[in-house]
This record gives sequence, C-alpha cells and structure tokens, in this order.
Amino acid sequence: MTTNAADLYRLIVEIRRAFHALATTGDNLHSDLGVTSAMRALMEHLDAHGQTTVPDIARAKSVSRQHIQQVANALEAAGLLTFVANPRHKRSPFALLTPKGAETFAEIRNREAGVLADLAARLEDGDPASAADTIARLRAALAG
Amino acid sequence: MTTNAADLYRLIVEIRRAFHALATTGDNLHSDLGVTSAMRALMEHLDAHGQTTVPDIARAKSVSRQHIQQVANALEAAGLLTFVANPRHKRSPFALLTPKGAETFAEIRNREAGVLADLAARLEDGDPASAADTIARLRAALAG
DNA sequence: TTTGAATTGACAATACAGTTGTCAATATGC
DNA sequence: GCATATTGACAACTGTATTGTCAATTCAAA
Repeated sequence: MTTNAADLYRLIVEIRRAFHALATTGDNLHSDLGVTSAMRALMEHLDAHGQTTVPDIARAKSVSRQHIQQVANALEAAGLLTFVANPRHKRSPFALLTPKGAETFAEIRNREAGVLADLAARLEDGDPASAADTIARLRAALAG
Repeated sequence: MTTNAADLYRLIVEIRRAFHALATTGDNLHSDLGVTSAMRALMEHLDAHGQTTVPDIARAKSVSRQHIQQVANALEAAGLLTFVANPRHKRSPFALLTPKGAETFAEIRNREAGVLADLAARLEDGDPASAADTIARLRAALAG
C-alpha cells in the first residue's frame, strides 16, 4: 500500500487533536491529587522501570535532565518520591516512589482504567492496535 | 471487532509520543520564521476559513478567547495579520493574514509538504487513513 | 596516579501554550 | 430603554520544557 501525503496529513491533524483531548481528560482525572501530567509521566516511568537516576530518566525520555530534575524535586516535595543513595555515584541518587507515591499512582491507574474500559466499550469500530502500529512507524520515520 | 482496553492504551501512549515528535519537528521547521506553533495554528485557521473575529476563532477551536487574542496580537505585531473593520460589530474587527502573512504561511506549508512527501515515501506499511479514522472516533468518544 | 573531560544537582532565567479574572465599551434581546 | 452578554485590553498565573552556569564528582586516558 502506497502511503499518500494527504492521508498522512490528516493523520497528523488527528494526532494533534486527540492529544489535546487526552491531555484535558487526563488532567481533569487527577488534578485533585495534585499530580500534573509531567509528574504522572515520571511516576509511570518509575513504576515501570524501578529506581533510576534523574539523568537516566531524562535520557530514556529524550527530555532535558533539568526538566526531570524539577519534576522529581516537586514530587519529592509532595512526598510522592524519595531519593536513596546510589552506591555507584555519590552525587546521583536513585529516585523511587514512596508508599504514598505508589498508592497515588495506583489510584491514577485505577481511574484511568475506568475511563479506558468505558471508551473501549463505546468504540466498536476501528482497530486501535493497527492504528498504534501506524503511528509508531510514523514516529520512527520522523526520528530517523 | 471488539475494542480491547490494552490496545487502546497502547494507542494513547503512541499518540502522546507522536505528538511530541511532531511538535519538535514542526518547531524546527519554522522557528527561523519567527512563527510559533500557536501562531501557525491560527494562520492555518485564517487561511482555511478567511477573515473571522477573534472570539469566533476561539469558539471554533475550543480554546479561550484571550489566548487567541494574545496570539493574534503577536501576529499583528509581526506584520503577519491585520484587523479590518467589522460592519456588524464595532469592537470586534475581522482578523486576516497580510500579504506577508500569507506568504509566510505558504512557505511553512511548502516546507511541511517536503517533509510530508519524504515521510510518505518512507512509510510503505500502515494505513494512515484508517488510523486517522480510528483516532477521530476515539476523540469523539472522549468528548461525548 | 594524576590530570583533563564528562556528568551531575542546585539554581536561575527564559520561552511558549494556555487559563482565569477584571474592566470599560459595545451589542443584543426583550 | 434597559438588562444582559460579548468584546478587547491588560494582568497575573500555571505548567511544560529549554538553555545556561557553577561547583562537586566521576571517569578515562596517559
């Protein structure tokens, strides 16, 4: 199948629109927990990858080290994240979720699962798996 | 086909990632023109819909009136947009692109078309049209 | 083992997207 | 005509994310 530039453009426009709709929905979903979307993203990373240093997270996510540091410090101030000594590097401790952080993230996941199940039930048409694949290829092509 | 929540979640993650990649690519593409992404979005709206008032644009895009006003004023300061008298409303003039604005937007479109053609040529697999449809349905379900 | 280069956290400034709120001028509907 | 809604100017603010500087630390190469 030959990809056509007009279809690709329409896909890009839809990605932009959907991103904004998702961001709004997500923010509303956990704003009362004092967790912003950047915080949520960092919590998800720690939940999935376990304890890691700030620079490693920044590299993994291709964002600036200082940004992750800011978000991690904010999470620490909120009691959702702690730093523990890193035997391999005195200046660069490991970040991990506190019990309260893990609990909060579980609550976020729970709320999201509810919305997701509801969405899935209402989306009978369409093939999300292949749409995800197409977008992943688009992103890879953009990066490369 | 029954939609599965896990596939849907993967789609959402890919939308987020692709959005960031697209935003970065787009910004790099026209940063030298002094046009930010909010400016580009407003220029596109004026290009597609012709002269319109600021509040009408805000309503069409579901963003705050004041945000569009800020962006429109910045475009005016840059000489890319002018306001012309609105016979129906003395306080609310029509916004439209100046010749320089139209030229600048054409240049942006031109650069984007180059990237798009290149991407399309490199994306042999995947069906962008149906992916766009799936995402559009997702967005509609989120909104409803 | 010393020394030079890279990494790191703290701190600061900045850009951009986008919001809320206030105020006075202007429209609009009854 | 009068109450109500809309509008532009102005301001303050939040959140995402960047760049830059500095001193402490780590690492690699000689």
